[in-house]
Amino acid sequence: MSSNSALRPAQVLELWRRTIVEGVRRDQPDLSTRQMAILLIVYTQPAPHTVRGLAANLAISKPAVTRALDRLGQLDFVRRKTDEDDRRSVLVQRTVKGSVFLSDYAGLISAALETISVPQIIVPLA
Amino acid sequence: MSSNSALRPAQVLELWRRTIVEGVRRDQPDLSTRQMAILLIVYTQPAPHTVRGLAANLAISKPAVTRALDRLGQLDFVRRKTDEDDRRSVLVQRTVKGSVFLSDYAGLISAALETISVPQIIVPLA
DNA sequence: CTAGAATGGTACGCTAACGTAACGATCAAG
DNA sequence: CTTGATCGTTACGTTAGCGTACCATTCTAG
Repeated sequence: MSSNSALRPAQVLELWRRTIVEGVRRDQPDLSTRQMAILLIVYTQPAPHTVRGLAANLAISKPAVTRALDRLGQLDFVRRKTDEDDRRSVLVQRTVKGSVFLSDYAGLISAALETISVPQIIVPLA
Repeated sequence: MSSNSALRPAQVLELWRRTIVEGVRRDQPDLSTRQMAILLIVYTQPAPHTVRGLAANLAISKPAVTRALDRLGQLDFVRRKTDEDDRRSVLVQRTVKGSVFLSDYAGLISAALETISVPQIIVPLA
């Protein structure tokens, strides 16, 4: 019962453009793609999140995750907490500031979505 | 007549997560946010596109645009062409390879969109 | 012609992120 | 205990992007 597929490729790219361009314009803390990916995983996927888990999930190296967490932690978008049940592991936790940032970001996307006209009935070939 | 606003914030972020994570996993040529912004502008907005125009549009410095175009050109995603009517200006042009890349990217987004269930009638408060 | 503005690129110093390799801390098996 | 595996981090050398300042080329006014 979804009408999502009614979005043509051109419209999908338009959605992406509006969102990304607006983010650049606002001079948001410019997270790399990997940092953004990690942030989104932590906030939209069920806990717990570990360094190795994130690395495996994204098919990148552990040090890359460590560095991304350094950056995200420095922005106070996530926080590290050692797992008391296995003190080798680090649990990545959410923060208020991270939630606010992603909320705003979702608003950006939604705003872009709403300005795109969607054909509700016809799903064009191209 | 759009039902786009029926996407709740959580779903919008989920869309973003799926797309970005998939991109990272596939080890796509990892364009920075700015590079992606420029690429999308060039391909979804009407020509002509100049360095100063892009810089103004994104509120970033001209050298940043120059470097982004270096990178995009090196990937053969765009091409530079001096404007014969004003040889100071550089026109940024599209390429087949860039079109293919963005087509694939649109496919990524569309695929993510289709896996997200959309409430067609009720727009929840939260 | 010439002076000044406009355009895009280069130079420079700096910061950030990358992958590989190594490391200390911690856990699990015996 | 002790040995080996696991987890996250650090070290290192490299690459890439940033903004400011400056430059060569080109156009436009007068």
